[in-house]
Amino acid sequence: MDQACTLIGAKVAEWREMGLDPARCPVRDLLDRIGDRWSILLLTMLAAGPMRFNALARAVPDISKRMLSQTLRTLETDGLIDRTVEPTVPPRVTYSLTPLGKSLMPPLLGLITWAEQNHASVQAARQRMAAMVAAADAVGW
Amino acid sequence: MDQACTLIGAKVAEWREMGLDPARCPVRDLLDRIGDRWSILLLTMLAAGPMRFNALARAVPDISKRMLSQTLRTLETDGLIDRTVEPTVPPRVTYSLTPLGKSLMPPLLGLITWAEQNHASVQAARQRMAAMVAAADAVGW
DNA sequence: CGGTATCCACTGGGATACTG
DNA sequence: CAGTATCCCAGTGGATACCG
Repeated sequence: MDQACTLIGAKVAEWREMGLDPARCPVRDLLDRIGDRWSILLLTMLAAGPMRFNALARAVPDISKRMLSQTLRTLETDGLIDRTVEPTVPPRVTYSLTPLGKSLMPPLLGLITWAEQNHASVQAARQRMAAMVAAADAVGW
Repeated sequence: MDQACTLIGAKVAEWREMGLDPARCPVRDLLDRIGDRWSILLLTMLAAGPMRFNALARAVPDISKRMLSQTLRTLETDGLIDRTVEPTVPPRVTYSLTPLGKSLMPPLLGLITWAEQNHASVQAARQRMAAMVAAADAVGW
């Protein structure tokens, strides 16, 4: 954990020494692509295997068709998923992870695991804060 | 890699079996908090050690004071960073990772490493796509 | 089934100016 | 130094309707 901090610190220092344009930082690039509300979620849904359009829509009930379609297209142009059309009637379109997409799964699993394990801690922190603010308000601050 | 896919698939299946409200999925919760443009970036800046307000502002030249202040406050209420004020004149405010914040660094390091290693692949995929679209346009599609 | 098209509301976030 | 306050705009994304 402390080691990870040191390593990240080293990377940051390295970027700065290289005079790296902030806009071209790999981390920011990644975030711009998959840091939205749906990308990571759809990628995790596809981890277990290929899925069709409406299956994805059912798996993520609160995504609109519009965003589903749009997000899938972005993931496709980024080379993270494949889109396969079987020209039957009605059409059958299947989405699946590319090797590049699959290579993202191990780091993603780390993040998911952290999220599960620390969900409670974060919520506790928020409630402590909310309580403090409420107390401050009550005293007339 | 395939193992990570299987594990993620299992987690997803588990969530669905538990009838988990999508809005309370830990992954979505995490993304809602640190999936914005600045949070992860600021956390990585703090990985190497505590930093003061204006030091952070210089380290991330294209963040406005408004967003810097706002993002730091959110990270604080989520229990990921600490804010320490020394009541001198002028004031000296230092931000640092909490233990919870530090615990996020290992999974984050995994993601950063992936981003660095696969930056080129993603850009190549995008350009292939752009080329295809251009070719299709040229033919009058 | 697998999408587009259109419209619209909300909000993330920049610019600027001010404060203790 | 370390912020807050105010204003404002562009883009994200939801709702709805339609299409091949």
